[in-house]
Formats: sequence, C-alpha cells, structure tokens
Amino acid sequence: MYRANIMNIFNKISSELEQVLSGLAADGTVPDGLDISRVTVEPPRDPSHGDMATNAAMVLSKPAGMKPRDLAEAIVAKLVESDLIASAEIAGPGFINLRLDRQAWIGCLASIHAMGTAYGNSEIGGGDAVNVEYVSANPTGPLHIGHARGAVVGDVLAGLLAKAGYNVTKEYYVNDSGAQVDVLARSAYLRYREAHGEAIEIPEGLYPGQYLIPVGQALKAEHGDSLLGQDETSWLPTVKLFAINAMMDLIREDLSELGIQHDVFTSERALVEAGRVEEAFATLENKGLIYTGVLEPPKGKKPEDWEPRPQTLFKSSEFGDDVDRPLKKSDGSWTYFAPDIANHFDKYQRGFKTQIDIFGADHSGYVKRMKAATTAISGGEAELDIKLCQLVRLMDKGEPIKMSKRAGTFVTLRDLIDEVGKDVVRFFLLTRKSDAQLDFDLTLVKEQSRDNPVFYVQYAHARCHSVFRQAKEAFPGESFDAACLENADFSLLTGDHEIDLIKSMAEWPRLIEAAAQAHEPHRVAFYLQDLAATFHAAWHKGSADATLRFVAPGNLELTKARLALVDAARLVIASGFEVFGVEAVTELH
RNA sequence: GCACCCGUAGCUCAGCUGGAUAGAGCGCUGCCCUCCGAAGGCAGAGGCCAGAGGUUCGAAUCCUCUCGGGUGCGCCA
Repeated sequence: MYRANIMNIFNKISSELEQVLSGLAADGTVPDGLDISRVTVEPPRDPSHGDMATNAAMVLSKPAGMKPRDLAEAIVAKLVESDLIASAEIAGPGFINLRLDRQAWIGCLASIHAMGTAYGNSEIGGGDAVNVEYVSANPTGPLHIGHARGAVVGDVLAGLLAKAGYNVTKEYYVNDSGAQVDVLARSAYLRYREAHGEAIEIPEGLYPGQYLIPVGQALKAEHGDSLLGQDETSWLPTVKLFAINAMMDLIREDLSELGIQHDVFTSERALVEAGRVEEAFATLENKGLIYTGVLEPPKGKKPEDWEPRPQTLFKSSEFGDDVDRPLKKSDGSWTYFAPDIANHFDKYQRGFKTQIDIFGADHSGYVKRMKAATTAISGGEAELDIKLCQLVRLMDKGEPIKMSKRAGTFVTLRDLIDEVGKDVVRFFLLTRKSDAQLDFDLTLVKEQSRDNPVFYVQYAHARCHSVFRQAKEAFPGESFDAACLENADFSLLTGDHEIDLIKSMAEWPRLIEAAAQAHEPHRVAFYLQDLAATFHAAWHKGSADATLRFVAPGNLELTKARLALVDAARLVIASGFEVFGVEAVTELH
C-alpha cells in the first residue's frame, strides 16, 4: 500500500505553502522576491480553528500591495489543491486555517514506524560545531545537589542539540589553579599527616570533609613519609596535583552515576602553563582593548578597605558590560577572569563559533563580561550563550530540608541518586525552566501518582507495553512485530482520540527544533507530559466504551492498526527519554 | 546605587521567540469503579497576565517608567 512518509508535517505544509507563493509570483499575482522569513505555519492555540494556521496573508499583504483577505483568497485557492489539505478557510484579520486530510496524519504515523526512536531527528544544526560547557565544579570535593541541575541541564541540552543535527562537544573546565586548590592541598596534607598517626585538627578555612581521608592514605602509600617535616613550598605542588587528580576521579564517578560523560576536560593550569593566558591577553591588547585605569568604587556596598588602585583593565563595556573588568591583580598576577578568557578563546580556536556555558545563578554577575570577552577576542565570530540555573530546594513532604556543611546534613549528589535513582533526578530537574527556582520533593518523586511527572510519563510508556501483552493474550500466535504493524491498515484509525494522539506525536520533530534553537531542554519534559496525557486519555476511552479499546477481540485488522498507534506512542516517548538520558521502563510495580 | 532573573487561576508552573476567546496539574464542586492496569476518569467554576504608557493589523510576549520579590556587585574563585 502506498503511503506518504511525512517526517515533519509542519515543514511539509510549509514547503507546500512556499510553492503556492512562488506560483503566485510566477503568474504575477504578487511581486517576485517576497521576503517570506516571517511566514509561519503552526498549530493554532484553539484546536477548533483547525490543524494548522498560517499568517502568510497578513505578513505579506503590505509588500504584496494587497489586502490581507484578498491575498488569503488567492493562497487558499491554490493551497486546497494539495492532497494533504482537506480544507482551508480565512478567519479573523487574515489567518488561513487549514484542516489536514487523514492521509497527512497517516503519513506521520508511517514515518514514526520507519524511523523508530530516530523520529524527531533534525538537520537544522547542519553539523555545526557547538560546545556545551557544564558542571565545571572546582575539584575540591564531591558534587553536591547544587551541581546536579547544571549537570543535567547541560547534558540534556547537549543531547537535544545532537538530535537537532549539531555536532556537540561536552566540555568540563577544571579550575585546577588558584587559591582554592592550594586550600585543597593543605587539607589533603593534614590528612596525610593523620594517616601517619598524627592527631590533627582542621583549622577554619580548610576543607574538613571525610572524603579527603582516603586521599591522605593514598598519599602515604605512594610517598611514604618523604613529605613529612618539610616546608610547604616543597610538598605543595606534589600534594596539590595528587589531590586534584583524586578529586577529579571522584567527580567523574559522581557524574557517571548520573549518566554523564564529558568529551573534553580542559585544565586551567594547563592553559596557564602553555602561555595561553598571555596569548589571549596579547590578542585583546592588539585590538586596543587593554588599558591601565582605576575603577569607580561600587555604590551602595562599598568595601571598607576600598582605595583607588590602578589595574590592568579590559574594555568589556564596549561589548555590553557595565564597567571594564580587571585582568590583573595589583600584584601583577592574573585574576580569575583572565584564564577564563583564555578558555573561551581556546574553544574558539578549536572551531567553536557557538559556545554555551551552564552557570549557577550565583555567577549571574559574570555573564556580561564573559559574553563580552568571547565576542571581543573572536572578533565577533564566536557567540557565547550562558544558561543560568537557579537554586534547587530539596524538600520532603512540602517542607524544605535544611542543608549545612557544618551540621553534617550536607547532601551530596551521590546521596540523592542513591535515594531516588538517576532517571528520576534527570527528569525531575527538567520540569522547570532552568532560570526558575525548583523544589525537589523527595517524597513526591517516589510517589506513583499523577502528581509525579516522572511516574506519569514512565507509566504511559509501560502502559504501551502492557497493551501489547494484552494483545498477545487475545490473539495467541500473533507477533505484532514491527513488520506486522507497518503493514496495518491505518485507515481504520478513525476515532478523534486516535487522531489526537497522532497530532500530538506529529509535533515532536518541531518541538526538538524549537527547543534546540532556544537552548531550552525543559520543553522536552513538558512535551512528554502532554503526550503522556493524550495517550492516557486515548486509553481511557476504552474504559468508557469497550469498542474503543486498543485491543479489539475478534478483529485482528483493527487491533493491528491500533497497536501501530500505540507502538508509535511508545517510540516517541522512548525517543524523548533518549534525549533525556533516561531509561524507559516496560513495567511498573 | 547599578546590573541580571522573575511577577500569569487559591497553590505550583507552561505559554511554541508577536497571533485569534490565555493553558496544565494540584486544590475546590458535581458525576463515574462488574470496564485492555481506578497506583483513577469525565465535566464545571476559577484571570484587568503586578500597574501605567508606547511600538502595529495584533502584545502575557518587544520598548520606557512605577511598584513588588530573588540574586550578584574592585585584586575571591
């Protein structure tokens, strides 16, 4: 049976519309070379308006020199000739509302079966290189819950961009130089002395965490007592390197538990030692963007020890920042900002014109200067987008859980994963926009109810499998495998709830493109909840009316057609879970 | 003082980069369990999209101002 294979119904209708418009240009109805970039084809908010709506007549009326409704008439006259379009009508100020032929929806269904979980893959990325930098936690201890959100947002964004056709590199910037890792080294050295039997006390300002005890022991195993009784200057480099490596191993394990593997780890220290900071600095200097000057004191909150000092400044204010920013401290050493510029410069030199950083909200003050620096140093060729992740409040039964390092109730990422599982963490952290605060309720996410979005979507997937188990009982000997379903007679799918389900699935490719371009992975979570709701609704039609059940005893052809629908829903949900890095379960208990 | 994020139903939040009569879940009200899995289902009520101007065919969305929340603010990372 011939069947159109329609991968993205919106693009399909869009291109038919374009053909109509160029046809109108050809016969002189409208001028040649109209700018159609503002023409959209999208589902109307109100489904009663039809399946799709286009603003073409309104957007083009002025350049075409026609009244919107006259132009709409002309477009409609040609548009209805399409096999995919059942009817078109003009509404309101000049909208063209389209109702699609059943063939269109059947074509979508066929496409899902043909592509499996690759359904929704897009070419809009065109293979362009994109760098997503996320986590980048200081290598001074295990990851905690504060890191989890950025980790998941970055990782799923990377997956989303990959599905949209970008060539994605997942990157971690290791802050392994500077004062904090010196503190780490001193803390580890104390544990090293402790491993030699010394009674130690951890002074204020050092890291008291238990996780450094094994590092001290490992130092002893490797170096014996050779580091004891020496000046800090002689042991510090050794211990620092050792401790950093240990911490990065720890962090990589934590990330791996969350299902995250970065492609590239860039070391700040390596950039510094390779002279890349000087190189970046010289590049800015050659552009005339470096000068020595004195900054105004910040108003409102003036530091007590404020005194004007000349500093080496970068003209970030020329690129949208509020003030110019120092690259060197008064003693001539680099500020934190300088190697960070080198990092983004390095990424540009590696070919990344699109760069994305995932920051915690506490670094929001850093956004403008980092964007400014990236624009400046790449001569405007590279663009940096920064996604801010707001705080996650850990809750239990609606009450916030208080976390404090000192009180020992400090919850690590590992603890959280052990408690609720990686899939729940990954999904739930995407149920809000990244720049909105999110409550993570430990009781809720373990609940099996409508209130728990993770469960609700997983349940839909499991229910698909359940329907197949039922079908095989009703039709012993039938396999209902992919080949069998592909050849089902889709025209038997006539119920509104069945077509609604296909319509919902038809939006998946479009959603991928929109979410990828907006860098907003949370949209996938909302989509999956909508799709799950539509699927559950179709399922429940069968409770009200037994003839609407997916499994129709005694009617093999109808059952096959409906199972093809169910299987498509399963595939789209699984496709979404793939983007999320979440395992789709086939059964719930 | 300045900058950034935010303000949408009683609550928690979506709103497809400017589209038509603004949506979902929870909660509330009313129906519905001999039914492929009721760990629910269907329906209803509920709104001056913080407020005021502006931009245009059209604004929750873009611009300006006001009010009200959160965060950050020389050499720390």
